[in-house]
Amino acid sequence: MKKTSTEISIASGHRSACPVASVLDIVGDKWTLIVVRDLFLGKHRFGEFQASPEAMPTNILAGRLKRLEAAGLIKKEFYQDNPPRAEYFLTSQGAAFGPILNAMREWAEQYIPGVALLENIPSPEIRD
Amino acid sequence: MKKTSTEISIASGHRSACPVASVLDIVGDKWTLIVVRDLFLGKHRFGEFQASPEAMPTNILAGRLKRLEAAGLIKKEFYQDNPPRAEYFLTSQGAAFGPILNAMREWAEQYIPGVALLENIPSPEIRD
DNA sequence: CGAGTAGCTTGCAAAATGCAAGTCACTCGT
DNA sequence: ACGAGTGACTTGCATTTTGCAAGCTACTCG
Repeated sequence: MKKTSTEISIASGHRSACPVASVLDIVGDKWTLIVVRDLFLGKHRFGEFQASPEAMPTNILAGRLKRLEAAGLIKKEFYQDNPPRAEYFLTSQGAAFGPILNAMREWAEQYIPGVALLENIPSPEIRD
Repeated sequence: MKKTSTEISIASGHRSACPVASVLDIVGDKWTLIVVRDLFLGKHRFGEFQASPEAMPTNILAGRLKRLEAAGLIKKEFYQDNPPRAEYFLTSQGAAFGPILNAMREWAEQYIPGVALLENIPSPEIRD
């Protein structure tokens, strides 16, 4: 079984074998990490994400929730069938983004004047 | 001097007062952090960034270098006048992204199979 | 003296984003 | 019981960003 050089180490859907590039392939856009942040802040429902100060467009929010679920970072749980209503939770894989968000928070507090210094983020509810 | 509520704490060009959102306003896309990573890896010239395995389009690379310079994360230094040729260096503000990149690397190594585990990134050359 | 190179810029197609409106099955007030 | 309101989306379309390819300029090298 021979593999071409690019097949050896690049996970499917990723641009290169670099870990930084691979993370960006998942969350490298303006909105995805906003959703992850909201989950850390204890938000679980579509309307709660939508109500965040960044005012994310609803179609993009819907798309990001699907991508995050497909990537295994969050889990969707229906709490009612008709009409279908769901809540979203971080998986342990998603919760492991905590250090990344924290590093961003620390950078921003040091270099961007006027950011609201959120205190230490509460540990999120996890569903695997 | 009264200010409206949104003027009080949101730095110019940022969507909200949230530190995470503010960082994403600067580096929230597929490519910007790839350039920052390359700077950490000791690359300094246009052609070196372009030669990275992710194969960034040249127009996007040129745009990102301008944005990073405008944001104060990198500094452009001409090493020859005609034709103009420049090298790019991290500022201390840019170098402070190190912990963010490291947190991403650690996440990727744990959850994405097959990423190349770059060892500890060498401390970059800084120009302020 | 022609080919090659570094570092961009430009043009245009394709994809992602953003805004507004629409839908669907409820619930709540009167 | 009847219409208004709500939550969670989906759809349509304009605008913006991305991606690819080609071009350009002032060198350098054989």
